[in-house]
Amino acid sequence: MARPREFNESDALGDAMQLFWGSGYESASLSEITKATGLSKSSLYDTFGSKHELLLSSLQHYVENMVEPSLAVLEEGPSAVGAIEQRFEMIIDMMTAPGPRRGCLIANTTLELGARDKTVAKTLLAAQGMVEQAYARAIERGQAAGEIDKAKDAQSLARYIMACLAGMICLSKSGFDAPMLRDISATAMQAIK
Amino acid sequence: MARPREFNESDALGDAMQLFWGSGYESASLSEITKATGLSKSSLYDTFGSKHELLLSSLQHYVENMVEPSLAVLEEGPSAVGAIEQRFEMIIDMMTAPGPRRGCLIANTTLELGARDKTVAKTLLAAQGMVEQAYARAIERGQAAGEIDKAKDAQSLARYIMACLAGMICLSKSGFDAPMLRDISATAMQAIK
DNA sequence: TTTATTTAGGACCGTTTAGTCCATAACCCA
DNA sequence: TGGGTTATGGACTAAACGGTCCTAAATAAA
Repeated sequence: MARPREFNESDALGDAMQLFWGSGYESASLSEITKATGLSKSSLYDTFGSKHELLLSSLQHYVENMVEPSLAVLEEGPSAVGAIEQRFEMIIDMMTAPGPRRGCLIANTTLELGARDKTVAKTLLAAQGMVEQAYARAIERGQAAGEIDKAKDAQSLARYIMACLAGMICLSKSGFDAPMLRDISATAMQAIK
Repeated sequence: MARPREFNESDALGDAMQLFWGSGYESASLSEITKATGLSKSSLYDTFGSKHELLLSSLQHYVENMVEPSLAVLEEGPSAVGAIEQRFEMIIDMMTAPGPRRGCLIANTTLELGARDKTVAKTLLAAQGMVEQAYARAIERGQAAGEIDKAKDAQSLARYIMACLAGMICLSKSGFDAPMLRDISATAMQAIK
């Protein structure tokens, strides 16, 4: 009973990513992983090597399929500030979507493993740096367009935005609803306009 | 070999709290707990009931010994805004103190278990609500003193502060140093002045 | 049809997990 | 000195953990 080439590696990776996202790394047992991906234990180890390597691949998958595409909006539209506001709104919608509050896989994994697992930390830092640069570029665009005070440091504002977003993600996990988060978002945006 | 009354229940609770704070709940094994507290397995179960109950007691201990005392500064001093700034500084110092970045036990536990464990979530929400009210009172004090725009909603600003703090705590766990966090703090404070 | 390849299933491994239980030993009090 | 109390260490359990490996089966290529 073998069905070669019937499974899709990227699909399985997506399933594993979803599981890690919702449950965390240690809490996601191998039996849950095989159930979620539909792969047998042997196929799983054959394809991904180990649970730890599967996490690394899942993080990569998350960055490529969830983070990078949604950062694209920062480069679009006439207004950089508007783009950043749109990004806030996107995240609020995502965080308060029906179903369990899963937060952000990068943030979750940072808090769970960041301090203990060096190879994971490296992946997480790379992702975080990429996000930071995307916001910094948007802010520079806003400064060039006269939307944002040129005296402010773009990198510094980018980090402020990340702090606000990370905080909102945390609070969404403790039950803050969309209006509460939009309220926070509105206050947060005052500091960069 | 029994030494009745030699152990101190509150000390043991403090030790367990420190372990959960640094390692998280699931990652802290019973053998690590007995090692950290100096209690035998039997004494541990006799005193605290179970690992889960020990977590609840540890959360309570954290609130009473770490959170509540440090919120006191919000009620002191002539300036409410100054008190809030001081609170930011306290947290930055704590988060960037030498040693592993442990973040905040409440935040860590919320992200690890908040969505899955109802009794834990209840404790966490109570703690969070208490913190929120403390900030809201400080803001009202600032509004009464003319430091903060009275048109702004105190509760809303309090939640904004919590988001900023939670975000800073998250970022401290991914390696942000004290100057970076102070930078964020300074930007964050602009929105409430 | 035969053969080589690739996958699945599941038995199995050693380790670790949270948790229970009990005989023993040290203390307190009379 | 002699109970009574109280905490201890360690043996023990059943289950779950991540991970390995081998057999069987289904496919693709010959």
